[in-house]
Amino acid sequence: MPEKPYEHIQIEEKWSAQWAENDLYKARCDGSLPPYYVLEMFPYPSGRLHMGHVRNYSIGDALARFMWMRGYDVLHPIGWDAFGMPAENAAIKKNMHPGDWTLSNVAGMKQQLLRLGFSYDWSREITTCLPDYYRWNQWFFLKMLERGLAYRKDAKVNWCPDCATVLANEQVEDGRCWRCSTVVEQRQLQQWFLKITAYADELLEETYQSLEKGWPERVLTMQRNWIGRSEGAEVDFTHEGTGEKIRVFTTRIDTIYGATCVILAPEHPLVGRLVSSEVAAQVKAMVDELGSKGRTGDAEKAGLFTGHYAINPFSGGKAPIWIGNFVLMGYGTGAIMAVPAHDERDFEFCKQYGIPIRPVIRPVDGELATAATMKHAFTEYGVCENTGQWSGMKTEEARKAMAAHAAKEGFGTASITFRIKDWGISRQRYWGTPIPVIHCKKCGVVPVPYAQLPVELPYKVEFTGKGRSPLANVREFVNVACPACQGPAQRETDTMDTFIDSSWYFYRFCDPKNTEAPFDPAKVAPWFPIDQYIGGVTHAILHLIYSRFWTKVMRDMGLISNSEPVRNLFTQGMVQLGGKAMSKSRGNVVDPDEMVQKYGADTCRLFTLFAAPPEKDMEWNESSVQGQHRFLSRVYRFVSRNTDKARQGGGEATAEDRKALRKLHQTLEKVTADFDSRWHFNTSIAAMMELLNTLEEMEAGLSGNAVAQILEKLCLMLHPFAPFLSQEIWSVELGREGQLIRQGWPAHDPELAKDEGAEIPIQVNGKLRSRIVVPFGISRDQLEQLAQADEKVRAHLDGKQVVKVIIVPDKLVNIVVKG
RNA sequence: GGGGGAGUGGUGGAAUGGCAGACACAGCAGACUCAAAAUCUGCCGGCCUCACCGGCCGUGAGGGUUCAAGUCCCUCCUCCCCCA
Repeated sequence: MPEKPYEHIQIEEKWSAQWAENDLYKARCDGSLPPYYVLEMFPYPSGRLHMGHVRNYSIGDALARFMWMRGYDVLHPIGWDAFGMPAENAAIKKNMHPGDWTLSNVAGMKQQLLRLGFSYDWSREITTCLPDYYRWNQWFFLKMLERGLAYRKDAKVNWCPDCATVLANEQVEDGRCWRCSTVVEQRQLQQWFLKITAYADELLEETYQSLEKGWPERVLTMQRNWIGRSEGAEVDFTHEGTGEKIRVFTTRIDTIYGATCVILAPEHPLVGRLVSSEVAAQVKAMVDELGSKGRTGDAEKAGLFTGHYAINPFSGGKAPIWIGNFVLMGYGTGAIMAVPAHDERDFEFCKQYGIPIRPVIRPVDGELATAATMKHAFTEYGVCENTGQWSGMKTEEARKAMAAHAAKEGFGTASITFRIKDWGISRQRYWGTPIPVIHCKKCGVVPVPYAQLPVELPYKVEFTGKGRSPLANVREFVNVACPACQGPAQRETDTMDTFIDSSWYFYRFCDPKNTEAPFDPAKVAPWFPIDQYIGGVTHAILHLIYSRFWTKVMRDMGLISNSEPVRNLFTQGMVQLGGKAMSKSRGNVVDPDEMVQKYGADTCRLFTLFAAPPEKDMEWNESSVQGQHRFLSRVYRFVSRNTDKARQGGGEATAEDRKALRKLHQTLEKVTADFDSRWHFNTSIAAMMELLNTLEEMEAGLSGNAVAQILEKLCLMLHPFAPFLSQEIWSVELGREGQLIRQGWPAHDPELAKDEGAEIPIQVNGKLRSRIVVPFGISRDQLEQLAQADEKVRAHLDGKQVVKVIIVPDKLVNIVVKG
């Protein structure tokens, strides 16, 4: 039969239509097969898929298909992380309702995913902006409120005075409003928080336990740093005038004799009482600048002297009280003692403002530095000096002893502090889950009764881009009877952070239609923890800590029994063009649709897997994409040329058979090993290319039997990477029944895979001089003799004395000579 | 400043102490073609020699361990990410 041209559009459109219609990728959930949950981070429906999605989902899809073929019941769901700010921006800019905008994006992107042939169980699709999903956010919120895990307190928001609106952090650019460039202020608002700090210890501990094996080390490191546990002490300094206590947190109580001032965070409660009104304005400016700049990084250190002094409880000395922009209210006690001699930041600050430096720790084998000559802080451990009764004590001991002393005397305590703060979830926006509480003048904050959930977002809302929250202007929404006293009351108009939606969505996938509960625990249990979660490293901290927290809360509520949501995490690299991440603003995006049309989905998927190992960033390169198309086209033409021969079968076994089958089984071994280890699919695909090169070379001499075997196994192992083409070959060319994901993954035959003999490189003094082919397993002596007898080797041994011969059987010979 | 990762041909990459550059892209030469595309064949790290055989150098720089180092150890440089 003559070969056929590879018509990717016709092939792919045919199969994607079939796959969309039936239940092929539905998880069975009947316990007949071992369960395997593979999940890619669900997308935000921004409008169109981008190449990052294609890469992420190609990795997940390859794994899912492989696991099906391995005989697992695979749960491979998808949904939409559908709340978020871009929808509101679109509403303001294009005068489109955020809901309509979002749902039309969802519809479009779903078509793209179907066209790409990803193996999702669409019966479990969830969309977080729909009430049947977000009502359970509200339900969880109320449960957390009952458990004391949700609470209200004052917190800062970014406020643009010109637009008269609250800005999200990403709407603040260089401390200015993204739309009108007005300098952003900080305002205090009552906001809701979730007590993630209650789980700080466990969140940290598990990074050393159950997550150690299955998560990338760098993600664990980032999380540990983010949680930021530090052991230290709290100590009370005393305000000189009033005798009021000022509690400071320090990790180095052993340096307290070197404290030359006390520095308060600008938001510290004492500040208002200590400073005059004119200094207060400067403090406010500091807070505003901090709020906007502090997030982007290096704000210059700035300080203000309050004119007040505090007494050091250890030394009895007097220390000036300052206000400093680098002291954080949210960390420790919001006040520090500055020890310039032994802390780099304090050193810088004190130098800047002429505050004295007093060294009190000397190196173990050195002298105490003098203030005048110090160029840097001495931050290492050492020995205490000029520190009263602790003089001469080692730092490590002094820390414990002094903390104990402070506790005994009642002016301090040993203390553990975390960097992680409680999760502020209030957003002054429309497009999010309404927080289900009602504010009543008489009864205070009243939770919405469970029976009244969901609190639905009203559809008719005006988007002016002004004011505290668009919901605040919707009277029908805001005005409501108090559930407790039936009197007039107002609904909360803030909505929840969208990270809430993604904190538990993977549980909902197990029971997506449940109207009685977020999910049935019995349906969730078999699938958790998730066997494999795949996504970008950009979510290494927020999403992946919040969802770990949520899991622990649900466990403590008795809904689940696992303590962690994800057993194995894989973080794939970015897709770049011109060395930069693709982004609209850079104008370097490549549209997947265009590529699918031009080269086909299989080609695109194959390219994203071939261009680099999946954990590394990869560069988009269209001519290399063409190379993948060329490969698939060669596969198809090879198959179609040989289909008849394969169907006939028979024929005498030939020398070419032997070689081709050997390569076939070596390739099977390689591809399987890649799945079982590092997922370096780039080398799996390279191996299949090598196989095709060999097959084309041997083509004329292959028997019908060999061809039949080869085509079948090649088709099976190609399937996780190029599902359309392989299915086409299976069904049409080979005329076989059924879908490939229902076929078993082909095992390699070690006997057939074995090389004829070992090719042994022979080195002289570590330099390659010759190669010989020998039978496997020959003795060391024989090998040495053969090596020494080799003509090319002899030329290099001539006139020299053999000192030593290194023999690695079946591997290598190295002859060491002298002279 | 601290923590993490990386640095290999023109390019993406391969090689987990044992033959550096698999596989592919680009390039060059040829076949087919009126021509082009597609396809196929050959060459493709540098230098020396060059008809052939061959030799020397080469994985950011320098040192070390080893019979053997891209790979392990030390020092340094550059880039990226995270945290300050």
